[in-house]
Amino acid sequence: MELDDRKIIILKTIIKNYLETGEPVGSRTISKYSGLNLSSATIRNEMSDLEEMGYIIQPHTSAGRIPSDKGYRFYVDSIMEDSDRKVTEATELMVQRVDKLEMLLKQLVKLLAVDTNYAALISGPSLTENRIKYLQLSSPSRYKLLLILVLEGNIIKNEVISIEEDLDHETVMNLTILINNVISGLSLKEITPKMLTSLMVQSGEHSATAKSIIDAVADMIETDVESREIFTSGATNIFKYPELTDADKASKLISAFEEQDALKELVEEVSNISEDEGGSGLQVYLGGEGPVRNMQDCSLVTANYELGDGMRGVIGVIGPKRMDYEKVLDTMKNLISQLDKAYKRNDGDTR
Amino acid sequence: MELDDRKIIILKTIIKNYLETGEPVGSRTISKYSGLNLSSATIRNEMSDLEEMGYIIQPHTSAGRIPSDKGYRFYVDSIMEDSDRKVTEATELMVQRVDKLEMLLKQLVKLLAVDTNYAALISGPSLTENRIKYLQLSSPSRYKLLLILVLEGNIIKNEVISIEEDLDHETVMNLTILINNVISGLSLKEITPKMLTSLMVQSGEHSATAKSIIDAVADMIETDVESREIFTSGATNIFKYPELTDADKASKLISAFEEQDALKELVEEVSNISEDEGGSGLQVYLGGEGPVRNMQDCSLVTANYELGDGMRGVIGVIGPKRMDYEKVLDTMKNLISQLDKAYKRNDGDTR
DNA sequence: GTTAGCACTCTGATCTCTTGATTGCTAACA
DNA sequence: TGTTAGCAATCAAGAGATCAGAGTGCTAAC
Repeated sequence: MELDDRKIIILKTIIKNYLETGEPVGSRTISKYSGLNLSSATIRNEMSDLEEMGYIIQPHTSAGRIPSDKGYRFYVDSIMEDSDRKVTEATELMVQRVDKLEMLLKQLVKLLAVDTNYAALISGPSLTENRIKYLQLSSPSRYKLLLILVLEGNIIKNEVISIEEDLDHETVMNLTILINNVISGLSLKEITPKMLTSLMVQSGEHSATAKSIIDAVADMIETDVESREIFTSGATNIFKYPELTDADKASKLISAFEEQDALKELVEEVSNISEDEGGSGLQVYLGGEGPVRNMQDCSLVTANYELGDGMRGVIGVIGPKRMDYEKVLDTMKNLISQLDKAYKRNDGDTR
Repeated sequence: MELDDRKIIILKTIIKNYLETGEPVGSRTISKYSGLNLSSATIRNEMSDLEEMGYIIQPHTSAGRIPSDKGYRFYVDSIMEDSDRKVTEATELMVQRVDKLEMLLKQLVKLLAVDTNYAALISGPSLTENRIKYLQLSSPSRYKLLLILVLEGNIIKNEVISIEEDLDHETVMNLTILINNVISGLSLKEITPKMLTSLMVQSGEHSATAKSIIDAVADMIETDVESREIFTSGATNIFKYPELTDADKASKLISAFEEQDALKELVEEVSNISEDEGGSGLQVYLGGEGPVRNMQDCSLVTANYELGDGMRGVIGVIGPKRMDYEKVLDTMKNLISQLDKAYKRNDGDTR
């Protein structure tokens, strides 16, 4: 059997209707709203075909039809028009004026959640390919050392570590220079253990301290790779969709958002997948597909953003399976391009 | 009518039973489990009295009784024994080894949520009375300045600002010294505008830059006061309590946790109140009392912690009205004392 | 290929009935 | 005077029973 134009129109009508209402769609409704001018009986015949072909499902004998996963997939991949909606001005305004990266991401994720009415997440950029500008040391109190790592894009990481000896100001300065000679200009993942051991030798009597510092820097890098921060917003939006509202599902989903662990895995997985594919990397995971396996009734839409210099991150929206995919995809495309612009405007300066 | 011993025992039995089960308690149950050896008929008479006095309520004619707010209050204030439970070893272990304040707080709040099975929150310490050790400046790229503010207790704040002129290394150093002369050793709230303007005069040709720096520092302080970070955990625990599980209530509560704004107000309010009272500042807010006014079915238990040097913060637990107050109060006392110990162990060094 | 008509199915809302828990009252008892 | 047994009354919650509405599939006619 073939999927002719008429069947496609009917399928589309069913899906659109179902996305809006969440109720199974009957033949009569389609007969009225598809624009085909066919009686409900004819539609019924076609629907019977569509069901046989696996695009739609009947929850029970006397109900209308709802899209199957195959149906959704077809819709997302083939039928959906990419409308070019206007950029909401709010987005543009917002992205312009925020300069602190963390703030920017927090606001963006909130915007995304509010715009779409689903749950949104955004991962901090991966910094492993990002170069070190310099490391700054100082001693806030005896036997303590404050490390400040400045990366390209003016991203700052700091940590206080304990050391064995009590260093005077001058020694701290010297160590700073020594270490910077080795590591500045490198990307985080270019720092090798060998490099670091050679450094230890150079630092002579302070080699123990140098080792501590090196370990801490390695740790900062490690931490970044393993657990980059994830910002979320709008988890409670799921209460707007009755099919996700029962205690069990809601609790699962919101726990996932609260605990972050699951989200980290998700981000990990998504960024791996989409690196292979290149491109904008917009991805739609339906129902239990891919990273959302244990959330049967949810779908996930993801995209990658890049802030130049290899600072890549992931944006995602989680909502009910019957989410407004068009709108979500649009909003995300929009956001990414804004992010791109905003970054290019702010950066491009190196010392 | 007087609240004699027998009535108190009965009231206590009712409340304990209700806290466990969440079901109204009938006369027959009490007759069996109160240890009073009275028939249900006698208990009924007493219950009738207790109801008249306002300590208990009958949800409907043929149901048992549940505690009224007055009953809860009485229980919390008067009846409850403070049991001295043992410190769970987990707590002790955990508190020992974490050195980064943020990590510590995150772990503590999680522990609190897991231990109690309610939603927990903990505010970062207020830093306004905390002294500045020093300010460190450096220039990560042209027309940018990185400010690092080191406070007592080795708390680090950083910010990158844009400036008008392109400063060389030496100038940055000089400015650093100049500013540190003025502000180091002061607490955040001791920095006055006057002080800062005098500084601007001293900095001569770089006064514009000095002003930017000053503004940024003021901003960092401001930000801290207005919006100190709040860590939360266990918001989804509320799904364990059927009376909070309906979409409406759950959504409200979890939104509050997600958006933080409401929590900030709450922390604000609580820390004001309890400063007046002094002491451990353990507080129980029932039902709609105090800061939880729009959560009719929830109770809030709060406490203050202090890490020396005026670094004060708030811990809180939100759960159903019928929460296990004893356990929660115990856990919180415990946590506060652990926090105190841990801090004393780690600190005490100034340079 | 399309349509009208009709019997059939299933859900969900509504109603009734029953059960069980609990009370309040009264009268008897210590 | 306080305590208790007994009993009628009340109510919520659950189990069936019933009914309307929505929708389908099939058949026969156009």
